[in-house]
Amino acid sequence: MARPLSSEARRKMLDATRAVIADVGPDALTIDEVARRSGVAKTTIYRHFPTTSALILNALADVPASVTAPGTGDLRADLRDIVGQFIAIAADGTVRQMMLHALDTGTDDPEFARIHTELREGRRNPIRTALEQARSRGDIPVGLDIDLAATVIEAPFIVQRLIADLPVTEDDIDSILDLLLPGLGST
Amino acid sequence: MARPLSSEARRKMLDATRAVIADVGPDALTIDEVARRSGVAKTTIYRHFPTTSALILNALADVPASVTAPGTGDLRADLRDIVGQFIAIAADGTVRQMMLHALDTGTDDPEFARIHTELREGRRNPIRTALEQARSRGDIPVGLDIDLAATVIEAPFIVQRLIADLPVTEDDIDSILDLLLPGLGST
DNA sequence: CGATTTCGCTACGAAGTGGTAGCGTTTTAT
DNA sequence: ATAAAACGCTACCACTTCGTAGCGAAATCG
Repeated sequence: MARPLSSEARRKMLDATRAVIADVGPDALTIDEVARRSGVAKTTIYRHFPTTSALILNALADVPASVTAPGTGDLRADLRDIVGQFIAIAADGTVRQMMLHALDTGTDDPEFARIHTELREGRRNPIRTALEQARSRGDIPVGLDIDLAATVIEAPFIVQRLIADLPVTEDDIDSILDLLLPGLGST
Repeated sequence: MARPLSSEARRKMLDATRAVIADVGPDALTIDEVARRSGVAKTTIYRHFPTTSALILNALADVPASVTAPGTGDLRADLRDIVGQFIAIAADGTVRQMMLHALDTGTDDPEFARIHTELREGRRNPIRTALEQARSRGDIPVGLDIDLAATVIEAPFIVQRLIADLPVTEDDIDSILDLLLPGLGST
């Protein structure tokens, strides 16, 4: 990871990577094409990223992953806000493609593991925080498994967007939360 | 799809495809390697499957997708049975790899769309049936959105297995159903 | 302003892979 | 038994793509 901090070339490369992915998909991406589009020399790309997987992985890690914790006093409002932010990010088809490609190719790559858990925690942490706050307020039972609840909450949206490739509307968020919240023992 | 019905070669090819995937992954799969392992000539493979994607796709479609509808009188028991069957199928790592690869490469392939919805319906139909039976019995409210409920039910397991790459135990099934069933208005 | 780093450019090698032609051999229909 | 379909085999070509060498230009640092 020899990354010169003041590198404008890095930004150009990652942007061009996303552009190429949007056009031909992650599998058909080649270094030459990224070089052509970005105006960055092929050798420079290799100086930054040893392999194409690293390039795509870093383009994925480049998307904003963290969301602002809402902290209204209401669990439902908090979750709707959090999910809404992620849906907005994942609405970009390129993000979906990069994630799928990373999942497909990254099983044993250590750098993939790092970025994968980073994204995963970025999703789950705000949900966990909202749940813990609700627990402090007594809105959900003390015995509730926070981790499991976070999984159950995030899962429908991930499946809808990533697997089924369907858009998720604001109404979808409400409907799904309607189904889930009673199971958490919420008010 | 000129497929000779009585072809033993077809079986050999698909088996070898899975074997190769298990070894090197779907991306590194080559026709030559499948030919070598299966003992089937390379030309024969091309006669059956025009491209490597088609080969992998058919290997994926070859896994048993349908499950037996249980039809006990209890929604929870039905769901546990259904989910258990799918978990057993998805426990094979090769199945996971093929699914991810298909998702990664198949956005615009029409044959992918067919197999994708086929698998999807194979998962959702038994769940829907169980829900409809429960509704007939009056165990869940009439106004419940069956499709949405099916999504919410299948999603945690898909995420756990496909995205997080974690095994799903029998206890996990129970815990997740514990969280979900009250939301469906179940008894 | 000198020194170091970063970047651009042009080729080039090399290897793998896809995909096919042509022809002989085996199996399956009927 | 005879026609037809399916399979095996051996090359072979074309093409893409990776990855690097080598050297000069430009920016940045101190």
